[in-house]
Amino acid sequence: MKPFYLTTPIYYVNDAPHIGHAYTTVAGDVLTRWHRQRGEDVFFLTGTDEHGEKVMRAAEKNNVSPQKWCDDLVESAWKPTWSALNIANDDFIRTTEPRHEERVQKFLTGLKDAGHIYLGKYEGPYCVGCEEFKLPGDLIDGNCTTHSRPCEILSEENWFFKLSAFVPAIIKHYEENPAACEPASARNEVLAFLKGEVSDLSISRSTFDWGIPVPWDTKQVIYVWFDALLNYATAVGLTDDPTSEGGKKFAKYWPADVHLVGKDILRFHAVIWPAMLMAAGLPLPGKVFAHGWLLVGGEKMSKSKLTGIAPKDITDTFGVDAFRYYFLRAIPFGSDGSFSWEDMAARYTSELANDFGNLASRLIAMIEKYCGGVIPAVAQSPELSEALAKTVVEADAAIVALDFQTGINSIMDFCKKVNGYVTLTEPWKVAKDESRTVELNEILYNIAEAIRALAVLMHPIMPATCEVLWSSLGADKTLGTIAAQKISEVATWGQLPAGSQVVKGAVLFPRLESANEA
RNA sequence: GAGGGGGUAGCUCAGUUGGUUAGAGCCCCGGACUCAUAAUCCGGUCGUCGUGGGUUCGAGCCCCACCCUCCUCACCA
Repeated sequence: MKPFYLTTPIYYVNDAPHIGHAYTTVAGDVLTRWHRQRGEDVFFLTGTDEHGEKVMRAAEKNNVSPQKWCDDLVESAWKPTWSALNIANDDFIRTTEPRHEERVQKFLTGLKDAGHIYLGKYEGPYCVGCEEFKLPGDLIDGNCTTHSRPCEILSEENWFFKLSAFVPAIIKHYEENPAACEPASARNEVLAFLKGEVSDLSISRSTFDWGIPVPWDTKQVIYVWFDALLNYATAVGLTDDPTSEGGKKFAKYWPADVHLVGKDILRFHAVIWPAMLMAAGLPLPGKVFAHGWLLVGGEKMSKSKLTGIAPKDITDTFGVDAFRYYFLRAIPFGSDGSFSWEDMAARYTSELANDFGNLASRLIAMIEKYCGGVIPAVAQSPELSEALAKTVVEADAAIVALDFQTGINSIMDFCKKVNGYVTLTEPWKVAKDESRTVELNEILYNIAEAIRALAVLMHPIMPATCEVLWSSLGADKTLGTIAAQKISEVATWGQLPAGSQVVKGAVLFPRLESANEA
């Protein structure tokens, strides 16, 4: 079976990451962790996009070289953010790395040799003050908005990619494979665009030099998007000799199963990227999934405006796992969703502290109090085990389809059901009657077993917390690591062995101090 | 401007091919319980379903008009 290969966008390093970037990356991490627990071989790629005019300008502003600017930001901001969020990526690619640049050049040369690249003229409004080409949308009455003076229509010689030649094939691809671009609203927009007029793409720039040189015309650099998109393939060995290590890796992992993207960059991934691959005769990715925006106060988070919230602002209060949980639980993954501190606090308290964390606390306390801290004999509750089986089927189907909300929902429904079981069976009352010890033990075993399953199911979403819960059940000593637990087997009842030593630890999700009311 | 979503309880949202008293979670109120992070469980209050017309025996779901809001309309990561 082909390994499951998922990518996030490579993020543009003109600033530090905000929660919008983290949203995408966490989603990718949860999905790949889930696939790993299904027993699949997984490759999870993220990275940074470091070429282009904006990075160059940002570096100039700070009086450093573009390369140093990128190095600093990657090491001080991007990588630390991902490790703080417990992101388990298998690779981190930077577009300034030789492994990327060399392969991009080889790929481009290949396209040229195959006749897909030609020399053409790019013509557009050019502002002498800015020394750059403008987009029609950037102009007001033909004037540059920064210099308030008319632009000249200039043209420069650029290398063009015959994008238009692939349009019919791409349309056919999406019509025959609806799953290749999701959600449906995104696919419709892409198809609407494709059925309009699509012209060829200028893939080189000569007005600045921070980029990968066009191999046969080194006065020009490769257009940043053309460069950036290729990261998904260069990271796994694109263009390497099939017998080499890189070539074997490419054969093993390509094509990617899922490209996760924000809807702002959908078109690059759903139109340009497949055309590039078709031109090279390579298989297309299984799915491009465009998720929605995180809205803050009704407006979209912006990297250029200062509405960006750093993940740390949230994790300092709620913790990393609550951060990972919240966005996937609260927002349907293809839709926009508003972030608010109030909603986050409400969900944290109700769902994580009260429903999930407290369930663990009540079980551990009772096992300690009534069973001497040891898991009692294996028993089975048909009610709970059947509910669990149903939960696993639902959650697995939903999460594999990137419907995180439905998946987490069904897991949390099961959690609520277990709380109901505890209240209904009233083990604290049964414990007062010495003739009912067997019944008491059965009840407590069933709760423990249900929580064992909850820990496994929640592990991809909240790894650190679930590992703590796992070891407090004593399961690490008897069942192995939580990461090794298979989704396909999690519903098999009776796995937690009798005699496991339960350890009471810190509360999983401490109640929030009511200090931050304002 | 053109095309496409959406406007349903205080909040976030579900609502199949039109059909009896419009649902869920959260919040709030009441009860039960005490193993637990004053947590849990049960019950309850709350809605002119954006506005105005129309079709129909019957419309949140269909049609028309209008208002509001979000998105797309290419090379801006």
